[in-house]
Amino acid sequence: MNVKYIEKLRNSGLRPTKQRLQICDVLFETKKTFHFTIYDLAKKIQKQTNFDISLATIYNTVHAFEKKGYLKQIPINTNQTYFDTNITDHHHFFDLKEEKLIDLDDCDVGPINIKKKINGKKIKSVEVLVKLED
Amino acid sequence: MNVKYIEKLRNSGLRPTKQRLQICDVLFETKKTFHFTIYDLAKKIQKQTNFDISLATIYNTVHAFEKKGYLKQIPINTNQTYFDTNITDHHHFFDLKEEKLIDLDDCDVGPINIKKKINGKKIKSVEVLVKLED
DNA sequence: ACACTTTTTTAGAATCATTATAAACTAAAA
DNA sequence: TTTTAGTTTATAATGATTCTAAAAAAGTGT
Repeated sequence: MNVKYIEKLRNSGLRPTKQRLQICDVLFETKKTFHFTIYDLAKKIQKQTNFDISLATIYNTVHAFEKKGYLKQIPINTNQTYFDTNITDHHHFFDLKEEKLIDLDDCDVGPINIKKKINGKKIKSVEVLVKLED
Repeated sequence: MNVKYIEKLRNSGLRPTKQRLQICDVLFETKKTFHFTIYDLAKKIQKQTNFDISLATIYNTVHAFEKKGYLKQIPINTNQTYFDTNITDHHHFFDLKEEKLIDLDDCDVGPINIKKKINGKKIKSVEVLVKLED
């Protein structure tokens, strides 16, 4: 059952360790994608598995996964960094009162056409953050 | 010459102190708007005036100004918080290599139409971040 | 001016997310 | 198996930001 993650990790040049497989299980073994902070993830791991993984490892792994494109960082100003298991092109609402993120599919936002060009640079991503108030 | 800032501060319920007027001078007394971190601002203040202002005061003041709408926070994931003296509706490029922000006027980005609605919430702002790579 | 209240400034301490360190461990390769 | 390179871990270090409480300044009324 973990075979797909073993493959996935190997193909990325990451050794499939017990810890990384556990983290894969918590992150990717659900129908629904979700947003999380490192702290959220640590709690979730502890709850779902009865196996403690060091915080440093969680940080390392999340960053490794992000670098490989298995996770995305959400650009937002909060004290903690938010990540998203939804790696498709999409955007976010941020409910300021609840401090909660909500997905906005690409199609929920009209097509975005960036007219300005910067010499020698190309666009890597276009991210929209919509802040919500009551 | 500082009269306009004295007014401005008073109208916001902020006492026009020597420190706040200095900070106004550094932030707003230029034709061009700019992006800055608290650290940047502290250096700029020290350079332009020969008057040291405590870091705590700079933090307080910048946050007070942001709350009053004289500054905007830029949503981006970096270890330091970025602010903008340009408070018009606009967006940003973020050059990943140089770690530098570049303004994108509202008109440089096609009109954005958010189709999804959240019950009982209204949109406060729509911000676009365009990441650039080489 | 003077006394009094409220706000502000400040140095320094505290907090807290994140990153670095270096030793113990594990997986892969020879 | 032995060796090598990559990982995990507890703990320390870092660094941005916030808190604290005392001193200073600003505003108000007399």
